[in-house]
Amino acid sequence: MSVVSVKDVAQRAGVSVGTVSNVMNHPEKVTPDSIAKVQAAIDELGFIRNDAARQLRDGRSTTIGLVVLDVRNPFFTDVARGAEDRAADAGLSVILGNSDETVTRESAYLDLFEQQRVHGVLISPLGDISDRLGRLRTRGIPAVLVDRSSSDDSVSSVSVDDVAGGRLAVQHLLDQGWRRIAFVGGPMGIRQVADRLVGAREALANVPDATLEVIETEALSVIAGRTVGAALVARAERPQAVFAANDLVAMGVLQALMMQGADVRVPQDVALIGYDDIDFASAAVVPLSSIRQPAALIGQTAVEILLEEAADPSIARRQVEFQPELVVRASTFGV
Amino acid sequence: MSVVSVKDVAQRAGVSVGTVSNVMNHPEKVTPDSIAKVQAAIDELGFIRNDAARQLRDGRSTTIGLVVLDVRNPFFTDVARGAEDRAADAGLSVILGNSDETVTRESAYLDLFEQQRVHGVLISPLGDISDRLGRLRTRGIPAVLVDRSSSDDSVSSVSVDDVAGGRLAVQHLLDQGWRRIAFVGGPMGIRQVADRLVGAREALANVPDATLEVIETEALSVIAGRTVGAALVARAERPQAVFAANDLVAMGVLQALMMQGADVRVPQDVALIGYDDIDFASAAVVPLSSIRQPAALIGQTAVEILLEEAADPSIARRQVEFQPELVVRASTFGV
DNA sequence: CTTGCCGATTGAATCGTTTTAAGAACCGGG
DNA sequence: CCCGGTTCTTAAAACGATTCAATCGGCAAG
Repeated sequence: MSVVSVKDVAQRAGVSVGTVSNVMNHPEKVTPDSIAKVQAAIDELGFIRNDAARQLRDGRSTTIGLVVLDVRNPFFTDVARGAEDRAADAGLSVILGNSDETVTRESAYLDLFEQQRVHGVLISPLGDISDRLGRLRTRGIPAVLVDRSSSDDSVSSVSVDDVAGGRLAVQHLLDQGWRRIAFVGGPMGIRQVADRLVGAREALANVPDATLEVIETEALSVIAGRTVGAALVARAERPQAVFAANDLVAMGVLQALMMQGADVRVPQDVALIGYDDIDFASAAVVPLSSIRQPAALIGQTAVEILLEEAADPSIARRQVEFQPELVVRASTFGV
Repeated sequence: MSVVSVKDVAQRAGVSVGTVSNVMNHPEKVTPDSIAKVQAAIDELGFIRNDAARQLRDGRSTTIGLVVLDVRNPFFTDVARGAEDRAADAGLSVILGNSDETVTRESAYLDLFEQQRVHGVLISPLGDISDRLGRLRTRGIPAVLVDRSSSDDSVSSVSVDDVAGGRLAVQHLLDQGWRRIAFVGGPMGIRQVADRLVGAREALANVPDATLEVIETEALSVIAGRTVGAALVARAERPQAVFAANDLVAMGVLQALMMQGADVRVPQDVALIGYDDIDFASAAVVPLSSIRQPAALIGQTAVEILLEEAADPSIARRQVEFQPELVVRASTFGV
């Protein structure tokens, strides 16, 4: 098990370690002749610098930590790709953590990132973690909230207006003539879920004879949706339209409704709209109406802000909010 | 920007840095009294140890690097979750890299992982990288191939028999009575694609009047599939059945075939089978037949082997191969 | 009261890189 | 031929956690 260090390279090239370091980090300070010798030595020995030592020296790593609620949700992988792309431009890499909607895991990842002295943290938070993020900041690690607006001005955020999204979705259902509406999603502790519900209620407020039933789920997953869908199938009186808190839940509901033996027609018997507009929504059994969010753009923008704050910690925090967009497909096409 | 180091903790607790370190790493060597004092100091100061320094000292990090072909493919995120779970049991975390089916990106991630002196590398390789992995090994970094069997015995692998999978898929299509079959997928440089095609050809060999058309794509994505699907719609003579190299491609093909105006019926006009059996396959417009692979199990097993080799580099390499499984749904239900 | 032993604690050395202050080499001008 | 002023290069000092050899203190046996 051989380990090649700058020292070995320096010896081979017949220069000092300082020069080797300069070749790699400040080539303008070094003779072309030295560059050539050092480069040759590096290639011959297959030297690859030890990042731990480098990080130790300058205090922070070249990595950005990203904590998402659910890696299985294509929305978040799209956010991650946006972030990666922008980070790569700046020579940084992204390490992806999956909190799985669990406070424990979320906290564990934040610890890990702090141990690693990451360049910054992007997080789609579960609860209120402004204290935690404040501490990170005092340690020189900036943080940006992703897919969530911040409650105070101490931290930047990149989000989408979830209340508006919820309003859009339910307004659309009402426009199509449905009155008995159900909201499916949860847990309510997740801000995005709560906000979408608020939006839904707002849309309802203008229509006296409309009702909203709230069916809370344990998670925002296909499985959770399927459970609710099965329960709906079994019921005598079903809602006319369902607004699911995200597309995974919506697809679960859809699967259960259309299952052999159930034969509930969508949208004739029950209309259905989701949220996120993931790629698979348009390919569903019945192509799914949804609320589109600019996922990759969110990731890019978050990294952008993070880099600014990392470069100048005194810069003002920013709250960026994108607007969601209604996408109508067969699952809510007029009766 | 305050930084708290072991030195600060030691001072606060009234002990030496060595004792602080022992409290964290070898508590059995330390008096309960000291543990209490040190623990108190750690909590008061909010000390979090610097991973870079720790890594520098003992030569390797507590991270496993995982390079996948495509993070947008749910199959790979499932593999990643399996790997994460098993790694977490061992106190390690997984950093996920996305090669995007690009040699450049693949190589960049391997460089990054080597710089970081990761505990080990799991990789779903693009081309032949046994040299690269051999070098990693001489540096003390074991590697395990994921979703790919190794060509030689120098590196362990966890894979699924793709030839068998291809055979299963096409055999099923033949059993249902279809004869003019098309294979859609690519690039052929990806081993999994090539192997599945080999399997397809093997199944064909027994049936004299059956034909196989190969339609190569640029990537294994929904978009690529959609392009092929659109081309098929435009054609006068269409294959009776399509075997797509993975579910993303299959779903793209499906979307295009069923698009408004196209109105090609599946499976009546064209049958369709995919590969991977991702969650969304069962929720597709027409529920998709597919070849199932034990994704999470692959990830777990790979980490398992990696840990063994990290603990004892002289241990024999292992080649684990799982068998794929046919899942029949509506998209290939007999005419 | 001394000696020997054992476990707990200490402080210095170490990992590999970057940076900085100091020194060496070289230039042209006086 | 020397001198001031550039460039380049060098050696040494960080960074922070871990480990190891050395030391300390306490206790029992002689």
